[in-house]
Amino acid sequence: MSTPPATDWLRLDQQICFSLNAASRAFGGVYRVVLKDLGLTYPQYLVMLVLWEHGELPVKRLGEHLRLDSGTLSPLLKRLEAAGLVRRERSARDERSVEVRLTGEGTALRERAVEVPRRIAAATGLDLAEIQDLGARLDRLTAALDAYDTDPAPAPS
Amino acid sequence: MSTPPATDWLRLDQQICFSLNAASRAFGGVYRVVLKDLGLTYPQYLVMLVLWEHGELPVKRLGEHLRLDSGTLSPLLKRLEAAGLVRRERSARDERSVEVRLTGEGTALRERAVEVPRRIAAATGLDLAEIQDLGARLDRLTAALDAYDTDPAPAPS
DNA sequence: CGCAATTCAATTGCGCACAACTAAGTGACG
DNA sequence: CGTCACTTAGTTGTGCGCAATTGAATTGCG
Repeated sequence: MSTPPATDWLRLDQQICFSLNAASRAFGGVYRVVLKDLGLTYPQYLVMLVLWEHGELPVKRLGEHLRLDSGTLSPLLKRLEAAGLVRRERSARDERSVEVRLTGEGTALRERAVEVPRRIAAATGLDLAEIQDLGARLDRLTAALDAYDTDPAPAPS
Repeated sequence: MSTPPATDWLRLDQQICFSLNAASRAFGGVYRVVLKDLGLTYPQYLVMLVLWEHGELPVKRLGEHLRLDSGTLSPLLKRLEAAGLVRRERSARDERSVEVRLTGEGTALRERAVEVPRRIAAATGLDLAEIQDLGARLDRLTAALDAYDTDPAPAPS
């Protein structure tokens, strides 16, 4: 055999995706601690980031930025609305669309969120260049995986 | 000002953790496709990997390998048991512990799983060295994040 | 105009992740 | 021996992620 035994592959496999999965969940743990003061979960924080950056926008656009669909966003946005951070209202010009916009309280929360990134960066133990490099690699990986998602059977050997 | 405006930090922040989160979910999509034939979800597949490698072991040990607790594993293992892949039985020597072991069917499934890693590796578009390097970086990141989790204010310089 | 295809948000159902709690078993120590 | 601290699984409740479906609104096309 030119290839190593299957056992090695099964173990290697775990290293790739499992490492990613574990890192993602470890981040979740840190964010849970850091965001506790703000009363946000990590996905809610991501939504707020997009809104702080882009202002009001429909659910669809929000989902495009975050790679999430309405099945995830609808209940999440309801919780943000219940917390008084956003308002949701049907667009006048297109009644299918729902515009999400920050309340005064939601806008104000940004002031308390600005310190979050520094605390997270500190927790990673990485410097800026490493973070950016890792991010770039991961983005390329995501693009490759998404491409495969829609093209599940490339020609085998 | 020696530091850039807060806006930049908020955007950078999104790049680190969001890239990781997105990559993790993109992996989920690929695994969902690849594992469909086996009737496994990705977390269930991870459990099977551990069992294939280590044989029978208690829920506690399983959780240590996978970084998961009983709140996640108990229902997951029930589903694997309902699918006929594992059996769960109280340890005779320590009645607190529940031993998880593969059934014949669970053991047999390994034969059909050996091709999974190659298909996943193909989907990443990365070669072996890149995969290993990325995995190592992520493992270091996870270790740093876990350390921060239990020690939220490490002494700075 | 009238009808079909499409778009958009919401809902439903299922599974995972995690905190908090419960319950049962074990072991050490007085 | 009895009690008390600890360990181990399981359960409950909340929230995320995604597939599939529903229902309303819009667009395109004859």
